[in-house]
Amino acid sequence: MATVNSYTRGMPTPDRTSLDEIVRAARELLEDSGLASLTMSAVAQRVGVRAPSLYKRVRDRDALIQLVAEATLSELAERLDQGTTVADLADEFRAFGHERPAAFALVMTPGAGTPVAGDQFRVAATTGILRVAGELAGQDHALQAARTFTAWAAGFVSMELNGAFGLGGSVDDAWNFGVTAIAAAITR
Amino acid sequence: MATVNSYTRGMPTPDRTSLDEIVRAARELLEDSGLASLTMSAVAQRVGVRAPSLYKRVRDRDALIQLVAEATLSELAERLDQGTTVADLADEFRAFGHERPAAFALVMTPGAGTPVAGDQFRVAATTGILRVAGELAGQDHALQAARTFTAWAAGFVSMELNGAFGLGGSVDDAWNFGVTAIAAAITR
DNA sequence: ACCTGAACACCGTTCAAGT
DNA sequence: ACCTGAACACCGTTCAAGT
Repeated sequence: MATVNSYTRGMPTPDRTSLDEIVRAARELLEDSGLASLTMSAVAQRVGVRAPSLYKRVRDRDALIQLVAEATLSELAERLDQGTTVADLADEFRAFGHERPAAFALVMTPGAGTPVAGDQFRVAATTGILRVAGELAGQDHALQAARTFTAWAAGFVSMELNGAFGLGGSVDDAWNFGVTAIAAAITR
Repeated sequence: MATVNSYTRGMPTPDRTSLDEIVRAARELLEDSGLASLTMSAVAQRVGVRAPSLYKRVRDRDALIQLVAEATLSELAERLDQGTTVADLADEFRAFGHERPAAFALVMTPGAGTPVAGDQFRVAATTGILRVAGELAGQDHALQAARTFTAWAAGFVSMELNGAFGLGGSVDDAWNFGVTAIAAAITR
């Protein structure tokens, strides 16, 4: 009995959760019901503790949201690192937005006051794009070309996820039109 | 006395505020301190009543935010209607984002759960772009061209406002590079 | 050392009571 | 008819007290 209930000897209670589990729960909650529903209570309930216990592992709610943003960017970076053409990158980028719309919005268009990922995570998510942009536009214009591509892709998918394409017409056609246009525009 | 304090005869109290004034206060608050600070209490204080009184004029906080979004889009539409070239539209669009960053973010990249403007307001903000896009790309590709332009411009300014261009290099140069690239790309 | 209930300062919103 | 204080159900966060 004493070996199980170790607190009977005044020893520390065994951990009932972990930072990893908390971030995972937060990411699920974000995708399932949006940033507003990502409350400390909801996260705590999901991992099986009370809200105040979370403060042993994260500084506050903003810090938790930042961890979610950084985990999201790491995943995106990994996926974009595979791409070798503009079309590859574009499709991978868009697919990610469709799979994780809330996380995508969190990292690409955080509202004012929403915490953002550290610089290194944002840089990491752009290296794949920068590589391909450099090949097409030349090293002198790599950064500008990468920014043109990223702005277009992020803008397009954000608008799409926000239902901003309400005028009819095929969104897929507009996407392919854009991919072709951007690729041509940034190719030296 | 009775003519001044009309309530002494059981008559309605004179209005102490108006919907217009409330929306104006909300827009100021949004721009001054962000969406999170746009609370019913703060708006009420700004117009000189108590929070519960606001519910006589707006259904709830979301409805008020939607009114702010719609007022913002009306103003943007008016400004874009003047433009005759891609560069005109692009610069006007970007200038608007710089002048009203919080309102710009609210309408271009509302977070999940954030109320959005009615369709007619979003359509109105695209007519100027659609007109110029049609002239350049031909009517058959007007919609796709407009979407390519809008996605790029919205994405670029959003990234800029979010400080996503941290890699160095001139942001203005990247903007001009993009304007030229997009204009060429959508010109038939 | 981790976890908890209680407490505090905030929210948005409702509603009976004032004028 | 409009406005208000009081109340309710929520938040995030702190902290003393438990184990």
